[in-house]
Amino acid sequence: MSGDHFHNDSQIDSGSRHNDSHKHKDKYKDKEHKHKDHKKDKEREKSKYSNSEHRDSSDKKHRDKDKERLKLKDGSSDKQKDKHREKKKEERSFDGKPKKEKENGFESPFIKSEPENDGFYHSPKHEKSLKRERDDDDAEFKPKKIKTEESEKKAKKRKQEEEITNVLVPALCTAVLVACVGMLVYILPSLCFFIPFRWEEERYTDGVKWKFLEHKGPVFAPPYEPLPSNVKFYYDGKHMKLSPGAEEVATFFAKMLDHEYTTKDVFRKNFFKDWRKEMTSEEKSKLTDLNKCDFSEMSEYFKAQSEARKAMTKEEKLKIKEENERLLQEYGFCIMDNHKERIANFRIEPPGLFRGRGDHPKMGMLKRRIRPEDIIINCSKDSKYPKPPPGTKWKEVRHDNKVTWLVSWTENIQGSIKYIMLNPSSRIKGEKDWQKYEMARRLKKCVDRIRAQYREDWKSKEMRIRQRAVALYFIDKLALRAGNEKEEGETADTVGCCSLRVEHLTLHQEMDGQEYVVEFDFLGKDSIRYYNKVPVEKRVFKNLQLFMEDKEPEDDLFDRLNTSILNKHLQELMDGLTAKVFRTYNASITLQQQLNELTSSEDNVPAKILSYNRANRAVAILCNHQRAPPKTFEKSMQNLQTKIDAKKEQLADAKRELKSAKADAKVRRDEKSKKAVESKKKAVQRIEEQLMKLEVQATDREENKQIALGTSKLNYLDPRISVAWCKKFGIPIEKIYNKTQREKFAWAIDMAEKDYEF
DNA sequence: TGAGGAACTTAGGAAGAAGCGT
DNA sequence: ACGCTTCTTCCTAAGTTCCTCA
Repeated sequence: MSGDHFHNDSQIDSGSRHNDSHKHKDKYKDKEHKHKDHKKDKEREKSKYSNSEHRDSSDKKHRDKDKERLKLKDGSSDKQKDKHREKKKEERSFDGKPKKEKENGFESPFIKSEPENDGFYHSPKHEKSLKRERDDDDAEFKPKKIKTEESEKKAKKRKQEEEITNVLVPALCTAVLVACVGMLVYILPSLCFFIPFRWEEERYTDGVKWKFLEHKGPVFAPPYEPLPSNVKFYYDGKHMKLSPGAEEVATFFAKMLDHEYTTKDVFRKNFFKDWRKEMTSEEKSKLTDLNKCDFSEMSEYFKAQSEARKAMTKEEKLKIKEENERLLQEYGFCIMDNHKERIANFRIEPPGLFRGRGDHPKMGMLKRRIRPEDIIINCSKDSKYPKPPPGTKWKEVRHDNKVTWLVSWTENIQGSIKYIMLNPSSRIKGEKDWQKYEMARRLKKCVDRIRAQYREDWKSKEMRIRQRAVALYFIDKLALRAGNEKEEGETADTVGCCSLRVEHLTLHQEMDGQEYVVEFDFLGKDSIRYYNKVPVEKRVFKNLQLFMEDKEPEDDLFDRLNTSILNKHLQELMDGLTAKVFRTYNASITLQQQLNELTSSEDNVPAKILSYNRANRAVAILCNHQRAPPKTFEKSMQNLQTKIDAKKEQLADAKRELKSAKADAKVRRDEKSKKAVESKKKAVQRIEEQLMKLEVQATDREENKQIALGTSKLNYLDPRISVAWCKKFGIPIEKIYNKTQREKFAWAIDMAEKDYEF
């Protein structure tokens, strides 16, 4: 790992899901304090400062703090503004580029070849000829021509212009003719770059995402099928026939009966509340206690059904498969700008019980069935609109080409909007992905300056600037997420950098022989625990002491900071920079460094892949991508060990045989026995290789027990690094990326050569 | 300036499919 | 061919960021 990114292994060892530690739950419960009460915070700060002047200053620690406070007092906002102005100037001169880059104005590898015989362009197929100079830093934002009717017109026009130039220049300057023509031929291609319009630029300015969009709309969840009459529900031991509405919701609960969820108070309470809403008034008056409800027959019925599904004959299974395939073919694709593209999620989410992650206050609530009347369709005006199911209507059909979604609806749990969008292999997603990594590479070019800046800001007179600088340091060093504020009681209590609270940090002046150690313990996204002990610089440590002073555990650590302030600041440091770019940058740069460090060209393929996985793992640890250890982990580890032992024995046998063959050959000295020695030798070699492969596998698996590699691979690692690595070391790309991943990263596979550098 | 909404990316777990050893 | 394991795909929740409006 790069020295920059200290990450204690104990984080993984001791990391556990929220559910496992009640510590958090108890701590966060019954919270009366409001973190967002800024008035109060400001007042507290005021009084803090005035108090400090009366304090006994004999203690050195206090003296230091008081000094810092006095310094902070002087900060004036006007000065600060001037500083910003200066910074802006600096930014311009730093990379010598104008501030605003063209939106989407980068060279696209998503250029499709001639239509295939079904009349569509198939993504992702790229013309080989496009490979040139793409990895060039300077080339990264050049637009690229794409064949369409429009662009063909423009190409014609351009050609005419070129012809004029080509004809006129020699006619006028016969004297320098030879030289000029030579030059012109050389210069013309680059002149073309300045011709003002290009296909993409014209299409994609002002946030336009497409010109044509046609699709078939969503696939709705299958309607509810009432239970057969022999499957009964009991209340208080007595059989009770439920109305269809109530029965459907009951089956949602019954299907989850084996899950831990259904034992949780919050889940049961929310479920019962929502269930009652679906009951008839008669049912409502009868069913008053969930504990008296007996869903076991329903549960058994569903279990039996799933068993039956597993036991289906081949033909039946094939029939289902074919039906799914038909649905995919009909609804799974759309046409966007002449290309047939795969849709990511064309099925509407079926009704059910909401399963939040961690301690979610809304777990168990009823996720209602989505009807056509809830659906907004987005497509182009001149397309064939999708038809709603017979007898129904869409909520709306709109034609907004500044967004990428095809279908949307509002979900009833959080009131948020859900979308149907394209697959990661699509042009629109791929280009965005590429842009993301280009942004991270731009950060690479100025990260030193930004680091110097935030280190300088640790000394600032203004509290808000110090907080901003320390937070940015965490985001950079520890790859923390930005940490938006969340509405209390609406979601699980999780935090990111800006929303850290005092209770999430413990400061240790000295710990395990290291100075200034900060112990982090909080729940991040998806209620995954982040636990890490990090030695920090003295100045950061002192600042943290200052931030935490006179605060309650449940107070915000950075009370003068939020993600919007932080991102505004980042925007000033580099155009387009946001907190999340640091995660992408640090992940990708770590992969590259690790690959360079770990791979040796003498290794065989499995050893090289182990190195790759280890590099990938370093990133996953940095980003805290955890997983629950697979249920069968111990067992499968044992199985592997058994295999290894067997292989070792086999090797010993083979060696013994080889030895005796050699002895035999020494005595006999004939061709036949020589051959026998050779074949035994080969056998030993083969078994040794097999053994090594197994051992590597075991190491890999053990190290991977609680770490999820997929998330970083899919979202944080510039695929061009991996592609280049494969090319450099002769590893087939299939060993690193499976089919889906290769589709998603087609742009990178197409463009990256072995010398690509992030 | 801050709240709320919209759009889009990132995330881990469950279900389903494929592969492998017996 | 069968049963178990592992890999892949699907699912949808939970983040970030940007925009709009008061």
